[in-house]
Amino acid sequence: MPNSESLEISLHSESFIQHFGEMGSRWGINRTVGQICALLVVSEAPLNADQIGEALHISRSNVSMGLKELHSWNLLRAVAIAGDRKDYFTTPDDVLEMARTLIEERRKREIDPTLSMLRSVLLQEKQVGDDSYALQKMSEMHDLIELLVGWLNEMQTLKSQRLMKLLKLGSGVNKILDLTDRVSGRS
Amino acid sequence: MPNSESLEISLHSESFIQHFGEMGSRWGINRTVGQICALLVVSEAPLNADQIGEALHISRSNVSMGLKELHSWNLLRAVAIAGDRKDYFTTPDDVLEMARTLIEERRKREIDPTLSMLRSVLLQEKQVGDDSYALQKMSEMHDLIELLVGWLNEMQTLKSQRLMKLLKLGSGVNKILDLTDRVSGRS
DNA sequence: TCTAATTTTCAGTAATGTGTGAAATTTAGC
DNA sequence: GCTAAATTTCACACATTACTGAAAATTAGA
Repeated sequence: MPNSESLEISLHSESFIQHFGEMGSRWGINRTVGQICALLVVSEAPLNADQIGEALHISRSNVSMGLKELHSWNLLRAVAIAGDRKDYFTTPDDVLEMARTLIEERRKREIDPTLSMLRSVLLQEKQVGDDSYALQKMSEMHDLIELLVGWLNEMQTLKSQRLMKLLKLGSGVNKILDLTDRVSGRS
Repeated sequence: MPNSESLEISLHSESFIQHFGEMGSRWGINRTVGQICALLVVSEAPLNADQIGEALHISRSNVSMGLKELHSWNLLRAVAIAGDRKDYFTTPDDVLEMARTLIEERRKREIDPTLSMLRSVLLQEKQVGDDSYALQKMSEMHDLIELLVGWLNEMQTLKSQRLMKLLKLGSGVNKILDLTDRVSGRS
């Protein structure tokens, strides 16, 4: 009922949150969203909007917008706390799960639109004029992106355990590819 | 000696260039840089700064800054044209090569700094106060990023042919991982 | 259904990022 | 080393994005 106690942020967490703020712009989210995300990751207990605003020294309305954005990234979990009308938030516990979500969301925002554009351009009737070189390049790009997107999707279907294994394999992939060469008889 | 003829841009290329401009901000480069890159990709012949500026309707100084930025992404190739003092530019021919460069550069800008930050935080003496949960999360994140970065590096060492093969393999990776399970006897 | 707590929206403002022209610098040929 | 072409730098103007407080909307309990 009284205002929730204000948060203690350790110096370690402070650096972490600060960094996520600075990197936010490079990651295509803004500073505030990066900081909110970082704060929720390192907070064991879910936080309400007032606590977030106080911890980051930002206005309540800014918190609201930031949470909305974070929600659109599928990185926000709301939890109810008995006897408290406020909404409490956290991020998924599993960092690998978060990373996978992040990659999927970035794919949607950064790659899919380009794939669509290339598809529609390549489907159009050929215009007059010599743009065969340009069309060739767009076609190459389209095929590569399609391949990459398909591969990313396949990776998303792998269970975490499998994915970790693949990551740890590293250049051992080379041996595996050799193996498939021998099995299938292709180069 | 006279000004080089002005460029004809096909409608297809126009869409392509426009799209790269719009996506630029999402990709962490700006509109102009995206457009210059797109223009150079679809132009068979190398272009000089004036041609670029004219094609994109931007000032000469803006072209200069854009080229500088593109250079910092390792996506620019300068070629000399006999009998012309102007510098001519193009992008690498191979789109896969460009994609690999892009991924590497984004890793440097978007992932490496975070890895460094996490390392330095985790190396610091433990502060007083209970931030063990936060440290735990940072440690998990550090390990995951390290794994991912290592894996990306391994991929960069693969020859293009090999990389394409891996991409085409898709979730066929599952079968291969099964195979290694059986061979090595691990889960 | 009413009320008070909580959250969201939005118009205005602050902050950041982008583009330009003019001036400074560099470069290649003479 | 001089000169003119070419390129880069930079201060300022312009555009976009982010943040705030106030007001509107929503929600949960009485």
